[in-house]
Amino acid sequence: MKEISNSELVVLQQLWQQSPLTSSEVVDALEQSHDMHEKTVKTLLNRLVKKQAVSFEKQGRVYHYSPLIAEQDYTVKESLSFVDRMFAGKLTPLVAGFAQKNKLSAEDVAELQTLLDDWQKEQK
Amino acid sequence: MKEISNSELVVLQQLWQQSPLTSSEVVDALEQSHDMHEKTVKTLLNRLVKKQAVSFEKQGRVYHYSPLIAEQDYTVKESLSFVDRMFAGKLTPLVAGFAQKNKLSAEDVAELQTLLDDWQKEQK
DNA sequence: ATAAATGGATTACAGATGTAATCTGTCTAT
DNA sequence: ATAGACAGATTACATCTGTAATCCATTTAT
Repeated sequence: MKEISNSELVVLQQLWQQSPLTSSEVVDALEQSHDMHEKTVKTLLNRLVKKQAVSFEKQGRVYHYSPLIAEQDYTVKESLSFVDRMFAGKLTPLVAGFAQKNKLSAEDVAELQTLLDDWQKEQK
Repeated sequence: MKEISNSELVVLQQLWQQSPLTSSEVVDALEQSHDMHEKTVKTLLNRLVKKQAVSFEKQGRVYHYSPLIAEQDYTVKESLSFVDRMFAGKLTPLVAGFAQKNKLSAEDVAELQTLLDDWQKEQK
């Protein structure tokens, strides 16, 4: 599947949040949240359809759009490729960067610790 | 500073690894490691200079290139913006994705735990 | 029933990107 | 000294991206 651009991702994320949506529903949401122009949103919906990232159902002359790719699948795949490119696949330096830049809350850290502890238990 | 594209990043990373380098040294390295054409590498060096990501020193008719931006600065900034776009700023789901996809080694996990433990001590 | 609004399709257009080729001025080997 | 090699500068070119505008066929409001 083709790459999804940043602005296309915004549209796709709206559909992950809720779907199916008509184009005007998507437009309304993104005019609000992202200050995007109607025409722009429609172009992006079209491109996402061409890229087979989104499908639609016709109902009369209105289309109802839904994502064709799962959020998890997409975000995880992008994460792996990002960390590959940026840190040669190593996750630690990314997390270290967050820590140094004070981007971690106590809660984040607690969550991560739980996650890692669980991981270790499973490896047993 | 302008965005650095993926293929430009490959060149920049070579200079992070070692610098200053002449263009032909960069070319040699990237022909090897990334199968990139000489002309392509030179174009990318030029673009990086225009973007003020790389500088050079003339020595005779040969230039010696060096990075102008620090690897840490760049990778951390990109990480923050990636996590913002992808996970609304939350780091945990990214790490969870790695865990689920079996991309963590016991060593990675140990490193991360140490990192997080240290973080907590500092917060005290 | 006409004009305006709406939905989707098509077209626009400048800048970024990947990937080179060509040009131009030295330097070097013969 | 001349031709070829090499360095950097400039140009090329298709595709992708962000951001819309225009076109065309309905539908709806007056």
